[in-house]
Amino acid sequence: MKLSTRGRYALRAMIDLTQIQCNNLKPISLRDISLRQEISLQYLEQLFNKLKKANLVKSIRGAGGGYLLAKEAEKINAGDIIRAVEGPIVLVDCILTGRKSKKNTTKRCKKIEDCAIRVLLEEVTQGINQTLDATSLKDLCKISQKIKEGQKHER
Amino acid sequence: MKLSTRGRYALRAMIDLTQIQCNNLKPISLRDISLRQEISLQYLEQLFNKLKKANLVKSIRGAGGGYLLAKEAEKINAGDIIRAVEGPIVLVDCILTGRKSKKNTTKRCKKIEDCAIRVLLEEVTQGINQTLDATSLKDLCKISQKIKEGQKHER
DNA sequence: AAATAATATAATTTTTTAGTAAAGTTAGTT
DNA sequence: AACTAACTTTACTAAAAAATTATATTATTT
Repeated sequence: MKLSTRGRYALRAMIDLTQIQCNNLKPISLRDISLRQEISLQYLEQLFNKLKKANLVKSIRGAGGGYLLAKEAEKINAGDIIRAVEGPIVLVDCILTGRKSKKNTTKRCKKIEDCAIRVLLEEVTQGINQTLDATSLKDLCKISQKIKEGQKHER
Repeated sequence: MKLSTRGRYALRAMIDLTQIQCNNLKPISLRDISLRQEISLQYLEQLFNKLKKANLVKSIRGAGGGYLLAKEAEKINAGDIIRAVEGPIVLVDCILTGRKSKKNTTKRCKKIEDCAIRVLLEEVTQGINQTLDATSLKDLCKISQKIKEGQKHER
């Protein structure tokens, strides 16, 4: 039960993008993010492809081009980012595949106990999504900022 | 971010064990659980090995032997079972590897943004564990029972 | 026109997970 | 004594998921 690096990388890249962008409004190229974050360019491309489809970033092609946030950092939350690159956050697949429709007898868990387990996992899943949705990209940037400042004082 | 089958199988097997055991106090063999739950005997042995080490079940050897719950079903919770077979439930490893000790500068995340992410993931991780710890094996059996009864009425 | 950077697709490698199998030992029951 | 079932260990395979790399195309700027 780990968050894969895909999700973590996407979060990192988005925080990077937000922090660099906030001052100047020009697009940030993936090459720059790649260098700063030490994530391979091609991998970033895959991730931003998905982030774009999810409407979290917009792109500008050609020289001087790059990516911009598609909306304000307050309106993008951690859940959005993770779900964009990893798909729905669900602890067990049968949570997705219905059961909601009462007619769906075919897809019912073979083992009855499984259904009891699903009730529990649904609850956990909901909690995870709630927490992730309660934290905006802006929040993350603020935390990151604080940590940076804390480190300066340490010296 | 899925719960692996290991955890699900362990939950299923424990629910099975509890439900069969509640009446008669004689031990249940893994062979029986294996047949009912369609989980291979060897796989179950691996799981019960860990469940025993975690003090959730006790074993009786020899003919007529098998496994029993090591304590009442009220005192065993879902978190215990999952952690027993999967290890600590943590969304990202750095949550485990300290940082708590201030001297631990070597293991600090290379990317500052990561730490902001960790703050978030720590919160999510805590929530997951809390929910899982709030549900006892007994609760799961009750739910399972209800589902079974509901299915009878459907016919 | 040259350079830049997104877009698209495919291939590959690595790691993890899941599950099976074997082979034997030990303890207790019938 | 024969049988049963837990215990131990080791190995192996198969499949899936995760991560990385490669190649080529297209749009835009300078």
